[in-house]
Amino acid sequence: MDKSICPRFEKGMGFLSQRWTGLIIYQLLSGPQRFCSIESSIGVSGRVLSERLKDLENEGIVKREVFPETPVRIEYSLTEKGIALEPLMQEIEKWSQNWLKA
Amino acid sequence: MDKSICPRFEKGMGFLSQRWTGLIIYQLLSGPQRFCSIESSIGVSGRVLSERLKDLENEGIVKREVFPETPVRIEYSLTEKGIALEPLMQEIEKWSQNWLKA
DNA sequence: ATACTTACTTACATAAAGTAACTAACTAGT
DNA sequence: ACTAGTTAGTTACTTTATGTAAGTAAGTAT
Repeated sequence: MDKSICPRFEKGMGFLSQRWTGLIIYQLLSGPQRFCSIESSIGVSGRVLSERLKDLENEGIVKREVFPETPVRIEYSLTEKGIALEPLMQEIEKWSQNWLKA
Repeated sequence: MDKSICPRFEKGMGFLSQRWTGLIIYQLLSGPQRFCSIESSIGVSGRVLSERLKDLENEGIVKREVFPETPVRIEYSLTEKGIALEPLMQEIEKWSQNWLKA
């Protein structure tokens, strides 16, 4: 093992290559959303979604806000660091449009 | 489950969110490479690398060439479809540089 | 007290990835 | 001929990640 890859790139890729993380971020780019809404829109299980949102929050990519309504509403949204991923998502979109069959 | 996400985007993200796939492609962007070279540069196990290269070949992203030298040399390189992922990789690089600590 | 909501968590089952030994095909050396 | 060395994998087995479905917590309404 003589790694020649930039460790920062490796870390960045590490996020994206975790299952569901990319789709969660993509989904949040269209605005703040609640747990059950993300869950149903991308088809991730609650167990993993909960895990991912915690990780993303710890990394400062996602923000969690509690609204003490009834029943309680909890919204997840992107921080500045998360929004900065938009150009990357657009590149994925472009490549997918150009090279993948529907 | 009422998915609202573009199925092509979902498929594209599906590749990238497979562990190692992104790093393999990134590594091949610097030129054709052989099995053991990819293995050691990114630290993936032979078992998974073999699996990924087969998938990528089936998807038309990677090309496999056999040179009957001694000992045999087998080179993996990107197809046009694979090279088209370069701008995407650059975006990951940019974001990682700007938002991740070394 | 019971039922209903959202946002989780827990226990258990299945799938994916890591590890290390092994094989195939070939050559080189003794 | 026999042993060893090379690359490119594969196989069997272990560990980790994810899926599934039931359960919990906090609140309101009936």
